Amino acid sequence: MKLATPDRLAQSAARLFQERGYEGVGLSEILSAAKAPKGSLYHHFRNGKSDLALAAAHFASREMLRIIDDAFTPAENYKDGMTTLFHKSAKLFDIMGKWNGCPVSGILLNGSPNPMFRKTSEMIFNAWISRVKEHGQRLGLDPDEADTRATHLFVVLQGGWDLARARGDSNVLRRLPDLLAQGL
Amino acid sequence: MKLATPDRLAQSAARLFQERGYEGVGLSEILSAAKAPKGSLYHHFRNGKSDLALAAAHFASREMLRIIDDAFTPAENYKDGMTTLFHKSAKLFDIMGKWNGCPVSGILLNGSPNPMFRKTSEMIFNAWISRVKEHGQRLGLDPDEADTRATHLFVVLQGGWDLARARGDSNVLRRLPDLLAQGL
DNA sequence: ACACAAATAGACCGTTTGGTCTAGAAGGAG
DNA sequence: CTCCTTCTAGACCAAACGGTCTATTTGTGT
Repeated sequence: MKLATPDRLAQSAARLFQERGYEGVGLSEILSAAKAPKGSLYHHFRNGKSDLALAAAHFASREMLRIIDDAFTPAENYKDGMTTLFHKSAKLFDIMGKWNGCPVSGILLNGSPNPMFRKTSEMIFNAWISRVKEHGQRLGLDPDEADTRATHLFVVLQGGWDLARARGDSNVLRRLPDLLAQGL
Repeated sequence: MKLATPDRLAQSAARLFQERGYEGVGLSEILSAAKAPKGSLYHHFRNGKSDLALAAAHFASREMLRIIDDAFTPAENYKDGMTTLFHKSAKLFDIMGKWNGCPVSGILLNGSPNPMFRKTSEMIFNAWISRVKEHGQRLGLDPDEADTRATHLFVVLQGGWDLARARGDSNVLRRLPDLLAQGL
């Protein structure tokens, strides 16, 4: 099925920003990847590249939430869900050519001090953490511990992805859940 | 004291890359920050921006190694050193205007698939981890545990910094060492 | 004082950037 | 059919990009 133009643009932008960051990708490249002319971009995204970046970040966020749900929904306890999440992430890392990063931090880390970028990345990261927290509570953790564990998980996944990227090797990601499981 | 031109260039580049990433900063900006003309840049760094980026990453790495040593050398045990390191990082985060990132990942995360960038970031990250590992062993951890703990610390610090950045708040960093201390 | 390398200085170049603007195609409502 | 809005199409632009090149100044050994 063929996506509508705005979605095609957001998806292509997300993929390219993951590879080389917000400032590292030109509009022309995104346009040709999405097979859309410049007129369409500025019709659907009034503020051009920056609006497109926000849409791309939201697109990637939805994908991440889906991965979280896929890992935790069939799990019998928090530790299992967490372990599955890290293994799914490692697999994703390999599929993506061992080179891509999180598009959300790819936008956050680069964009000039654009306050909208910062606010959006905060929102998205918090959404990921509270989704993990919900799963944790559903699996029997009390609210405080679920929150702590979810934050810890986020932080380790984010940092672990960077290390995997630098090493070009997803094995770090697979070894991390054991560290997080202490006390469960 | 006034630094030599190559050092001044590397330092200015590191600071600017921390703010907006490799692709986000133009040569002209680095040049005017370092008060050096273009001729000097290409005299000292034959391959221009990319060579400068490597020098900037090494400069920042040395700074990070110093912070690690400052935190662990006076510590009486691993947990204390770790806690101090996170508090020092939080302080640094606040001083830097709650907006800067790690220049090493700022180069890694953006640069076009430059293999030299990847290799260098891997080297630098590994150097940080093994420095923490050495301190851990000196403070009584056995080699295997020291290695695991050091990797865990790195990953949490890296991810925690990103979260602090998104939130514009260093408090996450201060709360993280408690999570890492489990089992010590 | 001289010679020679090291370093500074910045004009200049082709390319690419994000963004604007006008023209026309597509498609539904009357 | 006509009318009108939505969307596509891409030529065009000033500004900024990284990089090259030639002069000139600075520093040092003799």
